[in-house]
Amino acid sequence: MQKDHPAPFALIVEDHPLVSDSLVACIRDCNAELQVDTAESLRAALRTLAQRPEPLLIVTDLTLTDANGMEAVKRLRRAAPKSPLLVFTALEDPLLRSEAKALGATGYLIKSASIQTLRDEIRAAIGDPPKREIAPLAGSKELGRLFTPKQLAVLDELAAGRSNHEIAVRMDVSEETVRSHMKEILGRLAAKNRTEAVVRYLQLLNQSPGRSRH
Amino acid sequence: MQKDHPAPFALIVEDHPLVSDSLVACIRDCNAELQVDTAESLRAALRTLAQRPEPLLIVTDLTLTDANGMEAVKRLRRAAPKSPLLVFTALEDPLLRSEAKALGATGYLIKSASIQTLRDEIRAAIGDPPKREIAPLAGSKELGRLFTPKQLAVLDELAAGRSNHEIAVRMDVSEETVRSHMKEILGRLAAKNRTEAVVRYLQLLNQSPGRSRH
DNA sequence: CTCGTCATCCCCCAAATGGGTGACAATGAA
DNA sequence: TTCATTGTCACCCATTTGGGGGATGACGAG
Repeated sequence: MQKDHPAPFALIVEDHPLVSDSLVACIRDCNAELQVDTAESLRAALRTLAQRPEPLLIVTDLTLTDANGMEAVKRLRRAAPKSPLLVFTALEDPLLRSEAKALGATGYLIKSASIQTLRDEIRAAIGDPPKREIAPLAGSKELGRLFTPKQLAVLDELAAGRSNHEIAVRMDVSEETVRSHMKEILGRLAAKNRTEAVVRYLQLLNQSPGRSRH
Repeated sequence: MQKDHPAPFALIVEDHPLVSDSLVACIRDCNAELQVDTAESLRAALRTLAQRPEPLLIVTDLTLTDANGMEAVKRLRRAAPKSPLLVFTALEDPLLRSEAKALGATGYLIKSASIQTLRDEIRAAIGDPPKREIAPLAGSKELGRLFTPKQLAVLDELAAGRSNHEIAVRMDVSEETVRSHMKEILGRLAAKNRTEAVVRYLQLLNQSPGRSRH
């Protein structure tokens, strides 16, 4: 279904909004084009990964509401075996550090470290090099490349605020078909609901003129 | 740079730079003119207080490298008896809370609380609160007339693609309340679902720029 | 021909949403 | 003092949506 080349993104698993916010900022500092998703529980993180399989980076806390200690590391490692996985914790225990490493963590960051250090680690993890051609979203007139014609049609209907049923009637297909398209769209836009999807879509539209909604 | 006339300032005692950073941002959100000093240890904090006696606000962590638990509260309270003193910790223990209060803490903030909650507490502490919520954001007189401050807040969350539940957590109100606001919003925008609402809202935003989310 | 993509449709099930009605406190204007 | 507004919350109920599975045929590239 989806190409293995969706928008590059990073995933933060952290239940403290303040810390999470700062991490987002940190990652943005390292790579401005990177989308950053946040999950405030392991469960939410795994759900995100189910949709967007291979983040460029994962940063996880060790103490989450629904997972304590190394469990998060194990599960995240399993869900995204290839992504760099940074553990970010207040616990400075060297035992935990080696345990995390043994479980496949790429790095072990201490919360009390300086922001500069964090940035360095993050850069190291994502291999900072601008070598990355980060064009897929930015400056894309590539809506046509990101989506199939039918999906674009559905997106336009979506931007008109129509329900799946309405869209189905207008496009003269079954509601099930619309649902199918919608699932694909949500996946490709990395949106977890249609509201997010429509916002992203409108952003893309504004970046790449040429398409107009009737 | 202190003058003979003490510039109003806030002091953050927190050894995690990331958290500290976010707190600074939070306080700036509440009062942009406020200078914010940070100390990463109790020692550094006391040194600062020796020089600048009476901050408008002190926020301190409970677990510092050179002071664990209530010691920081005691010492800070002694060094700045008149300043509002907020304890900011990951430990959600009600016993600690009451102990802190007993020692003179003005408030006890949980790290996992929503950023909105933190801001509210900070506002309450520095008594700046009669502020018109989020209303006075440059531009958008149109939006300001169409919607109440809370509704605007919900709209911003909506534009981020968040669910009612997520919005509720972030705004620290019940989901029912968010639903209430949402119903009003749908009505005022003449939208029959949130997708339509967000599209309309974004259109309005583009007509009258000036609003941004933190 | 075979494989991948696209479009179409089907099922199930849990969660989110919308729409109604109503309540209560606080604020502020008339 | 009334009255309207705002913000908060509650309950009920039907519909919509999201997230898993599938299946089928058509089409085109290799």
